[in-house]
Parts: sequence; C-alpha cells; structure tokens
Amino acid sequence: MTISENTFIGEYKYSLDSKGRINIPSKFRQCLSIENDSTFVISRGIDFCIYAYPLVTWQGIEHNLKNLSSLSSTNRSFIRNTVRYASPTKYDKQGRISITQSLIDFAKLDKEILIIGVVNKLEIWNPKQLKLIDDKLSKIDQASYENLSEKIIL
Amino acid sequence: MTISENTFIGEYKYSLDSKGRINIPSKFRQCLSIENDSTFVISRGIDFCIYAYPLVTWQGIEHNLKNLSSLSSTNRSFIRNTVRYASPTKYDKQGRISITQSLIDFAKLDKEILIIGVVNKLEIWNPKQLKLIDDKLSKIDQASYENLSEKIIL
DNA sequence: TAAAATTGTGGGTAGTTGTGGGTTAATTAC
DNA sequence: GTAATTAACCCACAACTACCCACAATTTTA
Repeated sequence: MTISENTFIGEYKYSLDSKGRINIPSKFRQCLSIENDSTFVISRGIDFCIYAYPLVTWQGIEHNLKNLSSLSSTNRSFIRNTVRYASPTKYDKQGRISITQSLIDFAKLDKEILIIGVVNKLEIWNPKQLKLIDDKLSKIDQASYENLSEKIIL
Repeated sequence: MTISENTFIGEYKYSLDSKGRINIPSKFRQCLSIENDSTFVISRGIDFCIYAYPLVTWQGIEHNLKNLSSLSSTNRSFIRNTVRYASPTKYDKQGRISITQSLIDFAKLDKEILIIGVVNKLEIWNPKQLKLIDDKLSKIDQASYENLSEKIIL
C-alpha cells in the first residue's frame, strides 16, 4: 500500500543472486508512478552505497544540472561525477534490477543486501558497510542530531 | 466519542496473536480521520516502544525530511535512521494491524501488549519494558518535571 | 431484561512475493 | 563468419501475506 508516489520508506533484506540481480521490494514497486515505466536510474551513492532514483526523479536532477554553468570548474567536475556512473535499469517480470559489476565493486556488495527507502530514492547497501558508517557518525554527531530533532517533531 | 481528529489519549491492554497482529482500540480507529484510509505508519520509538502515526501525521514528517539537503552527512544519516524502520500498515476488517518481526524484536513484544495514545501518535509497549523505563525516570527527573510545569498548565 | 450490534481473537485460503534457474536473443571476440 | 560470452526473458515453486469468515464476549439499544 503506497503512501505517496515515488516516495519510499522502510528497509528490506534481500540477496544479490549469481547473475547480479537484486529484487526491488514489492512495496517500492507499487509506489513507483506509472510514468517511470518500471525504471530506476542507479548510480554511485555518497557513502559507498548505490542510489536508485525513480526515472522521473532523476530527470529532475538532470534538469538542475543543466542550469549549472560549465564555466566553473567545480561545476564541471560535479556534473561529470554525478552523471558518469549512472544508468537506467528497468526491472524484470519478477521485479529485479540487474546491477553493473562496476557498481557492485564500488559498494562492495556481497550476497547479503540491504535496501532502504530514503524518501525520494533507494539506497542499496552491504549491511556491513552501513554499520561502519553508522557507528562512525553516531559518535561524533550527537549534538547535530538533537538540533535536528528540535526542528522535526517525531 | 472523539475529542479531536487524529488525537489519541488513554491506554488499552491487548494481545499480540500468533500471526503478529495487534488490535487497534476501536476508540482510536474512530478518531482516525477519513483521509488516513485506515492506515498507520509504524516505526521504532524512543525507549524500545513502537510508534504508530496516523498516515497524514507521518506525511508531515516526510515533508520536513524532504527539505533537508542530502549533501550533509548528518542529514543523510538522520533521514535514513528516521525512515528505515517505518512501514505503513492498513488495519484489516477486524481492526488489526500486523507488526513486522523486526519491530516485534526491537520492542521485545510478548503476548501481552499495552497501547497508549500520546496525543499525536500511539505507543505500543511490552508492559514490562514500560515499567522498567518508568521506574528509572521517576527517580532522576523530579527537577525536570518542575521545569516543565512552568510551560504547561495542568 | 432480551435482542441487536459491536468488539477482540482465532484460524483457513487464495493470491502475492522472493529466488533459483533454464532458454533464447544479442553482443562481443576471434 | 563463427564461437563464446553476456544480457533479456520466461517458467517454476516454496514461503509468506492479505483477505475472508467464524465466534465468544462485551456493550448498546429497545
């Protein structure tokens, strides 16, 4: 049952099969609006995970990138690095996308996979990697967390 | 009789059945406004209980999260940890929601269940856990209570 | 007080979901 | 051009979930 279109929450444990495929949770597939044509754009994430954007969300990002001037070298590099590892992937009849070897290597994916809906996109993790990041952050950032939780009432 | 929509008070004792379902008190169901489509979003609470938000209340939280930039690592982690254990659940014809195993484990739920309305959301407890927390808090927090009483007139 | 409606709990069944693997088409290498 | 490798597509099946019905206990209504 979907909350709102192209918006994802929750985490799911799946496995990367011998052919490099990962199941997209059924709940997430149901959230994907029809115009996405069953397609996610997968790319390198920020903390050694893989991002999977609904096609239309990605198109929005592309639109924003077009408005960045290429005269700035920072911009050029940002645009290049945002786009160079991205590729659209349609999921098959069983609901699986296949992940390129380059992204599997980047995210150090093993058989065990964690897919997390983080509102506007999905994150695909090796659970061990996520734990590393989590532990590191929880130590240093207690103060900023409390700051945030004053702004957002849970 | 409802006091105001999507606002809950009072506590009820129920049981977790063999299929992981919990009844939502009829009073609370009646409080839920029609636009929620009989749906709560359940997630990890603070102190080892489960929170259940009316769908629309949760959508407000999501809206706030969408306004946080993902370029900050603190924000990314905050967003991830807020939504990763959340899932929408529509109650069935008998008024029960099913709780994921992951949340049952987190809240150490047993057969005996306590559901408490805490104004904007519900808390689902193992009564034993709640007692532990209560005992701990009543010892240390006399001062903070007096502090609060300046802000809230009872 | 009796009848009717509502509420909480148990359980059965049909459909859905996740996963493995086989077959054919497309791409690449030689 | 042909062989080898890769990718796309399809089928199968066990496990799980959503949906339905049943019924006792309680509350409401007449």
